[in-house]
Amino acid sequence: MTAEIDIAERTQRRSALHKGQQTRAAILEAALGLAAHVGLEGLSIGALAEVTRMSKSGVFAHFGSREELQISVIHEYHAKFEEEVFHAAMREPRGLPRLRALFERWVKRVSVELDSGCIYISGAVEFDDRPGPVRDALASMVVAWHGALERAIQIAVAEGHLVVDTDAMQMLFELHGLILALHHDARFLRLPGALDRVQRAFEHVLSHYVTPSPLRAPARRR
Amino acid sequence: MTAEIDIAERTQRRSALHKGQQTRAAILEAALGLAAHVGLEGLSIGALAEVTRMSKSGVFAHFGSREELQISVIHEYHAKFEEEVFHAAMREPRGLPRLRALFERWVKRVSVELDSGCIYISGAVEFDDRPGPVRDALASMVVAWHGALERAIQIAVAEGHLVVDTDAMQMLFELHGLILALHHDARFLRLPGALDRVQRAFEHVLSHYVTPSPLRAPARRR
DNA sequence: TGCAAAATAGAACGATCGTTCGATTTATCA
DNA sequence: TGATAAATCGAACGATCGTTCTATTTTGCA
Repeated sequence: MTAEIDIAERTQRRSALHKGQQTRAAILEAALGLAAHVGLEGLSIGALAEVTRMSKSGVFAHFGSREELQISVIHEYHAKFEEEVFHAAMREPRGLPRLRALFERWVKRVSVELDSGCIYISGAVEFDDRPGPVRDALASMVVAWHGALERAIQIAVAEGHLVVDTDAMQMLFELHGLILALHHDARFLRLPGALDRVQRAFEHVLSHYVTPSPLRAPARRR
Repeated sequence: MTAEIDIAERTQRRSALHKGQQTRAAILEAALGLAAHVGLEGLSIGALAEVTRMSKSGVFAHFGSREELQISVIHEYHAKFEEEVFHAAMREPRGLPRLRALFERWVKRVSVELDSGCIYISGAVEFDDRPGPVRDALASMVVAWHGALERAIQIAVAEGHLVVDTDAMQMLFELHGLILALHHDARFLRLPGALDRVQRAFEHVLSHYVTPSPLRAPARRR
C-alpha cells in the first residue's frame, strides 16, 4: 500500500522526468500489456525489446536482471490496481456501499477491461511452487490487497451493515473465490454469462453477512 | 469422460504391455509430477529425460512433439482425476450425499495430496490467451468435469434434496470459486486455515439451494 | 535361435533465452 | 557551448529449448 510513494519519488525527482525514467516507464507499460497475455514467466526481454523498438541490452540496462524486471512489473501493476480499484472505491461512503464498489471494480479489473488478465491471479498460479523474490513480491501485494478488503469488511461491521460476528477472512475467502471463478469462466472458457453470475453470487455471499433490515422484507429465502 | 477407453485399449493390447507403452506410461507418470510443479508450459523434454534417466530423443519419440506430450499429460491427468474423484464419488447414493462426496474429493485433489497442484487450474491460467490444440484439450476436459458436476446437481434436484428452481450452472460457478480460492490460499499464500474455510463456505453455498427440511430446525440464519 | 521391428541413444541443427561488454550516441548541466 | 555523465546499441557468450537425423541396442515373434 505504500509502494507508490517510492515509485513517485524516484520517477518525479526534480520536476520533470529524466530521459531514463521516461523510457523505463514506457518499457514497464509495454511489459504490463505483454505480461497480461503471456504471464510473468512468459515475459521475455527479447519480446519486450521488439515491442518497444529497442535493443535487448537497452531494455535490460533499465532493470539489471529479468527478476528485477518481473518485480518492477508487479509493483507497477499494484500501483495501477490500487488507483483504479482501491482509491476509486474509497470515495464511496464507508460500509456496505464501499464494499460493493470495491468488489465491482475488482470484477471489472479482472474481466472486462481490454488487455486484461490479472497478474495477481496468473502470478499466483505460476509462482505457487517457486520460492524467491518474485513470489515474495507478488504475495506481499496480494496480502496487502486482501488486508484492504478485510478492513473494508470490518468497517461495514462497525457501521452496522454486516452482522457483528462476521468472520472477515471467511467472507473474503468467499468473495475471492467469485473473482477467481469469474476469471476462469470469462477468460479461459469464454462463457458469456459469467458477469451476471458473479453478481448473483455476490448477493448470495452477502446474504450470509448482512444485518437483517427490519424495515424491508426479510432477505429472500428460496 | 471416454478418454480412458482409448488409453486402456492402446496400453493393454494383447494381454501384457509392450515395452514401448510401458515406458510411455512411466514417462507420463513423471511428466504428471513435473507438470504439477512447473505447469504445462514449464514442462520440458530435457528435464523429463533427466528425471526418467532417458535421452531427450528417447522421450521425444514417444510423443512426436511437445504439444502432443502436453495433450497426453492432460489426458492422463483427466483419467486419474476421473477415477479418484468422479468414479469414487459416484458410489455414494444419488443426490446430496453424492454431491458432497464429489466436492470433498475435489477439495482433496486440489489441496491435500502431495505433489498436487491441479493441472486444470494452472492450465486454465496458462492457456487462457493461447488458442490451439492444448488449450482445446484442456478446455474439453474441464467442460466434461463441469458437465458431470452439473448432472450431479440436477440429480440432487430430482431427488428433492435441492429446490426445484436451482440454477445448476450458478451453483457450479459458486462451488468452483471455492475450489479456486482454496487452491490460491493453500498453495500460493500457504494459509493454514484454508481447508476449514472451504468447508464452511461449502455449507454457505449449499444453504441457498437445499430444500428446507420441515423435520429438522430450519436452516440456521445469522 | 535368428531375424525383422521397435525402442533408445547420441550428436547436431537453428532458435531463443538472460546476460556481459565495449563502443557509440544522446542528454544534462556548469 | 563543451565537457561529463547517462542512455542506448550491437555483437557475442553459454545454456537450453524442440526437433531431426542416423546409429545402435533391445525386444518380440516365427
